[in-house]
Amino acid sequence: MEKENELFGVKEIARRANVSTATVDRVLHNRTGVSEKTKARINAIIKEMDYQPNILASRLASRKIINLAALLPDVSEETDFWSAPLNGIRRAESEMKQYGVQVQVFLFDLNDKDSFATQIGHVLEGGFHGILVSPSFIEETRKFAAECSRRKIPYVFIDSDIPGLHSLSYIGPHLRKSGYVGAKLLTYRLEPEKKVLIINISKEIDNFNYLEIEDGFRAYFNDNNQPNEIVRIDIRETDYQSVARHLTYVFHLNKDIGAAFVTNSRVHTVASFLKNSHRTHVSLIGYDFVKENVDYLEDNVIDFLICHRPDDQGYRGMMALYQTLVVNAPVTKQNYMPIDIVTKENYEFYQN
Amino acid sequence: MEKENELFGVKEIARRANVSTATVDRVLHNRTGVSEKTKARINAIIKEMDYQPNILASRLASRKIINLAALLPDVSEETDFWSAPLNGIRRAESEMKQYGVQVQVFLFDLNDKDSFATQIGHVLEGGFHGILVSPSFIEETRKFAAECSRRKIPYVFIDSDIPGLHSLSYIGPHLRKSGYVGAKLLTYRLEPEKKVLIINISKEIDNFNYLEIEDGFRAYFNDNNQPNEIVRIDIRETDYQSVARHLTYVFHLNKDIGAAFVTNSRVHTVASFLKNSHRTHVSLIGYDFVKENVDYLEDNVIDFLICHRPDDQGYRGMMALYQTLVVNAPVTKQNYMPIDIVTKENYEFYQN
DNA sequence: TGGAATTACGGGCACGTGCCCGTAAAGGTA
DNA sequence: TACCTTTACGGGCACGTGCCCGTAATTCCA
Repeated sequence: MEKENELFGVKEIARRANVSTATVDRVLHNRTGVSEKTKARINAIIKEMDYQPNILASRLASRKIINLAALLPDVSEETDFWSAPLNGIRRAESEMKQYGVQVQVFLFDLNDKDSFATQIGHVLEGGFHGILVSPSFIEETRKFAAECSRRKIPYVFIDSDIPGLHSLSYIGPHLRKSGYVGAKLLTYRLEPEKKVLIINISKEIDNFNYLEIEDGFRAYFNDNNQPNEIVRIDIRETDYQSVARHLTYVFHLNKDIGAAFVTNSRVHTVASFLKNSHRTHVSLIGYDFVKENVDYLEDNVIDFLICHRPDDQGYRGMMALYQTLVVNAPVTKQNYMPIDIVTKENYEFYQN
Repeated sequence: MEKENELFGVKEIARRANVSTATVDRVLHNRTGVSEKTKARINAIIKEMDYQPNILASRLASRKIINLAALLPDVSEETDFWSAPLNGIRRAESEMKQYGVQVQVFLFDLNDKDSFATQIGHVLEGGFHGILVSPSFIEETRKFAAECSRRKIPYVFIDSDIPGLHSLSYIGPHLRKSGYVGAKLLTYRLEPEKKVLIINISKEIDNFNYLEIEDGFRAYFNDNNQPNEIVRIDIRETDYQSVARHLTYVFHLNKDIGAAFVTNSRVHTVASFLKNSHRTHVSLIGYDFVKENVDYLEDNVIDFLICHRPDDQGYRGMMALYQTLVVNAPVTKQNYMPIDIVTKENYEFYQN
């Protein structure tokens, strides 16, 4: 029931090396003031003992607070999707608080590129030790990444990735595969002569997420020789009236649409349209476990939702920073989330 | 960057109450040796300050080791399903080690009730502070639970529940709903005149999991007025030859079976039979993300696998014990896992 | 009223690490 | 040689809590 009595840690290293614990400490944190000779000797002993510092004692003794920042889209009246990652971040925060880690959240408007740039400025001025970002705007994110690299601040991306940057980790979906899964579900019982409609509703044009998803979606049709014709539409306004207008037109031009695939969480707007226009025979698939979508799932208007555990993304993103800054443990650079399939029958147990 | 300078914790309480930290400590751990008067005074201050003990310091100062036990089925040649919960348990262990928590794993043979009883004996003799159990055998588990209650040892169940016992927590699937989801997927593109076959392959008869799952499966058919006839078969031998023999007979009797549902992870045996007898047009659904099953998923013989995150079950089960014994935080009694749907297209990102 | 038993409480070390401060030794300069 | 700077290292307190041990204060009993 009692711990073994071996001498542990720094003290034991000091004893074996015939130095004081202070000297060992200097070596461990590679500070100056140790001759090369003793340094080598101590390092050898550390290696031999496979010394693992006691994080409890370390964090207790250290009076430094580690400050982390998170930069996310604000919850808007259009979607509360981003409340899920925020929850995960808060969950991580409450676990890390014990270890003297503090988290500050910065929010920006997804429909306003400037607010993103402004907040990035605030984050960079804050002197944080690590940063989590949802990189919604590519160019601004590039600048941000460059600045972080210069200052040697680790940063992680969640939800969507911008390849070619030196983020500590990416935590989010494999978008292409996600679209691929969507196509599989959509065609699973689709009649061959029916058309398929891809719908992209978004104000921002330069978001390449949609392109990746659509690419994966089409790849499934190719790989499996699906005979169905694919129609696509971009809608640049997100309000119901605009969406309904565009959809009315598309459905007028294409009488035999059997299924629709929405590339983001605005699928509930399409569901609303289908229900109002009595077209519920059309299979409908879209993204994200948000309330409006779940309501239409319950109502049999949406067939499947695809989700990528946004809550977990926030949690893991913060934990990746924690692993690096506190535990000093390695972190996997690519962290693809599961592509979850949510239906009317299993949604009540889904954990965002 | 530095922590605030307020006086924290026990010291501050002691200062306010005009006593020593030792006395505060006695109150906090409700030990004897404090007069009712000062006890009340100190408790009032604790409440007023909303005092949260520093777990780092607490675990560091305490020389007690907390011992946890886990009792699981062994990985057999029939299935490596139980390696997943074991992984989760190991993951939890490595996190808790920092806090002076040790984990010991006990394994039993799923086909041998006696081995379960024997191991339960060992676990109870071990003097553990908390126990995680996969309650595969009902009667033995009841006795075990009674003994734990007597000794005031908290225990959690994973993977399947035995209602009416006072487990600290149940972490696993809602089996009935899980069968319900299976039915939905199976019928999603099933032609109305086809029959549906339920297959239960298991040596143990008194496992009520299968009953729950089948019940949920049939409930879906009722709720949705599915016209399909349901055929069922119990197979008490688990080797391929026996299963093939039984299935040959059933398929001989019922020429128009369009879909099959296997109530556990042995779906790969059925897949093997279907492939060998050139019946791959039959839709097939079963349970669990084990290698053999994934191979047949890849091969288009199995359409969907249903999974309940066994890895996470192990992790969360251990964490529930940790929360109770170390952090002294409350734990939710019912912890239903998501009912995950795994397909050929998304399995590569599935996290067990 | 005296002594023993019991109760109520304080002092202080320990856990393993971080880090400030002091100082002996080594090296440098005139 | 005398004095100053730099280097290399040790002593020791602190972090917040657990808990042993000692002792003053109180109660008990004859």
